[in-house]
Amino acid sequence: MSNINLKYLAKELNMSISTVSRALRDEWDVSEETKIRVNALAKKLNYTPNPFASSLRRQSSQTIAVVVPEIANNFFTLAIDGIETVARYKNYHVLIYITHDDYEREKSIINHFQNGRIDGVIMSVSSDSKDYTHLSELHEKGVPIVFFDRVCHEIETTKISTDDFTSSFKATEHLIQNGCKQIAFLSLTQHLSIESKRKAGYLEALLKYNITPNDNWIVECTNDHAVSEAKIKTLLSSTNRPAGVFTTVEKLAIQTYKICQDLNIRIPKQLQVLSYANLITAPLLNPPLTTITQPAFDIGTTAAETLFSHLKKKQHTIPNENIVLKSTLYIRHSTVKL
Amino acid sequence: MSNINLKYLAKELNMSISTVSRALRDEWDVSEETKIRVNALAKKLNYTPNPFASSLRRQSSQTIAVVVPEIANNFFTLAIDGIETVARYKNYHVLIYITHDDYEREKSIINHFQNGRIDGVIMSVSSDSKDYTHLSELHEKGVPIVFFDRVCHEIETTKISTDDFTSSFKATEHLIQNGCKQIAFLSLTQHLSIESKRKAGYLEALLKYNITPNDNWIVECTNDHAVSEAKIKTLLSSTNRPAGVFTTVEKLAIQTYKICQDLNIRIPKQLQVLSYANLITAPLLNPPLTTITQPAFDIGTTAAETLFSHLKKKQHTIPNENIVLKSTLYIRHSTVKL
DNA sequence: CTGTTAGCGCTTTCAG
DNA sequence: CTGAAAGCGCTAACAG
Repeated sequence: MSNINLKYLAKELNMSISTVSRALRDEWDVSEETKIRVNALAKKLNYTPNPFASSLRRQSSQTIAVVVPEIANNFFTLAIDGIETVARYKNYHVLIYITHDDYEREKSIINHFQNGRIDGVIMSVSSDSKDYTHLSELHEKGVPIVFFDRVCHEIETTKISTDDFTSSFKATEHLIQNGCKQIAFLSLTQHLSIESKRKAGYLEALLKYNITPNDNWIVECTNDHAVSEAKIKTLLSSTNRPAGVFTTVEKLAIQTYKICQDLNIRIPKQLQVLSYANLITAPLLNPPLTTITQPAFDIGTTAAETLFSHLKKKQHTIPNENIVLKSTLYIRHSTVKL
Repeated sequence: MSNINLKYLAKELNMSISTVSRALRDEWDVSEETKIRVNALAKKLNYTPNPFASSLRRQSSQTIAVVVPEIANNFFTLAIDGIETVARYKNYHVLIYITHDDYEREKSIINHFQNGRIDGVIMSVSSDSKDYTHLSELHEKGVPIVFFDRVCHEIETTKISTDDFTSSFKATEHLIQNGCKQIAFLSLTQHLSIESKRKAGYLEALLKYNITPNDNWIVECTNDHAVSEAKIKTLLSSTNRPAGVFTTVEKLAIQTYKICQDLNIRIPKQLQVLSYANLITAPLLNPPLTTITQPAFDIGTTAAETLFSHLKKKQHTIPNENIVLKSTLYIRHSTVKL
């Protein structure tokens, strides 16, 4: 902790503390000459303002919180990268919190945000959360929140998401058009809006091609790896096995590949795998995993830009709007804009 | 920002501010009865202390910074997960900064840490940095630093790393013992100690088996994707091509696979790929990528535990020691402890 | 253009 | 056991 502060600078320069403060912040009502003198000394002594004194006084922290369900996942990782990039540019600091898809943990994290530590929150909600009172309480206290991907529609604020319905529809259609009509659908939970939209897109595509959905092939998995494993194994070892699998999250796609390996199912000929994923190794898998890739970095920057622009205006009512970005379908080496 | 503070609580309870403050922090010199009354009201009004007032007064922030070169990388991601887990348990907050392997950016980030915003730093240095004065300056100011993986030996503090020499040696030996003797070595830069140790392990293994290293096969890549691409392409399209490739970082392994695909080199028969990686899809690649996997999560928790234990003691001289964790060699489905 | 003053909300002596 | 008072370092009226 540096012990040179405004008081010290002021004494050295024979000025008042407030003049020094104003000079450093380049305010208009201080002469060029003093500004130069002050800045010179500040630089020489490597003065840096105490952020807590400033935050305490100004009631603002120049810090935002990013809350994500998990981090060992390229989607969230890229989003964080985007957020951090914008934050750095805008001179904000980024606190990171991981809920591990645990509702209690999410609540406890959110409750820490009521005291001004952060100026705003960018978050993707836990798949375990059915109740959003912790979020609406925070929102009502005036803490700006921007949601991304796993958004919470109950709260009136800006949500950044992707074209879940359309991308699922078109991706499913792609499988069907390539002769794969018996498609299973693996999702994580019913509670998330992205999951229900993706399911709706899938069902719509089946409908369009007059394919009757098979209830046994619509499998709702959980965050419990073992439970999902059992369900997927049952699905894939059944005699009435699907020809393709559409998974709503990367994790389930990888799990599916592993199970195929274990069960010795020859994926190339017999099983098409399609998933939402930001997986750098997707085209290297055998067969290549067809992925619906969301523009994660852009989602991050968009969320951050939205939040910062409203922090700047000190206007705590972020508009209740949905910003929808487009995903891309990656089929081996070719790319299809959705 | 909540407007209930100690003053408000004190007025409601007809007590002095200091009594309320002491009661809330459960100090010994306040009666049980008042503690109960105070806590009851605090809970009822959902009082949360202002962190800045407290930080300003106590000269401590309950916040640490994590500085990593990149985040779209499972190793760093898992390490961050480990750090966040411990931090949460210890009631600390985690600020995240990404250098993107850019020395200037790293310097500018580090310079923000001099004013008490953070109580300590956990970092992995940028591969671009040759000069460490920004770090030693921070260290001399008394800000505790713990390094992990890409450590900085010039600074006397605790460093968490893995058995780079041994793991490289044994992994290379594994290839040789499986009949792959012509092994190229792709590294990112010479400046990082982990890189030179990995190279030393590789060379030592060649030496043990009397294999003369081929200078054309020891390729130093850069963070510039295109440059690396060109170098790897040259290596692999040469008539005198290696039978195996050992890459020191995940990124280069993936790049190698992609180039093989592009060049239509049949990896299975002709090229063995071995890399340091925390890649969940490694066994799904064709052929499976043999990986040296570092215990990233544990590295994170160890770094955090080390830092917090010293913050607790308010003892700013972290011992100058190296904590070395062991990596694991993943060969298809089997695992070899190194 | 510059200085004086009054806090931001909390912790911590020091007196009772 | 409790209260009064000082002050962490900074910002923002306000007065000159």
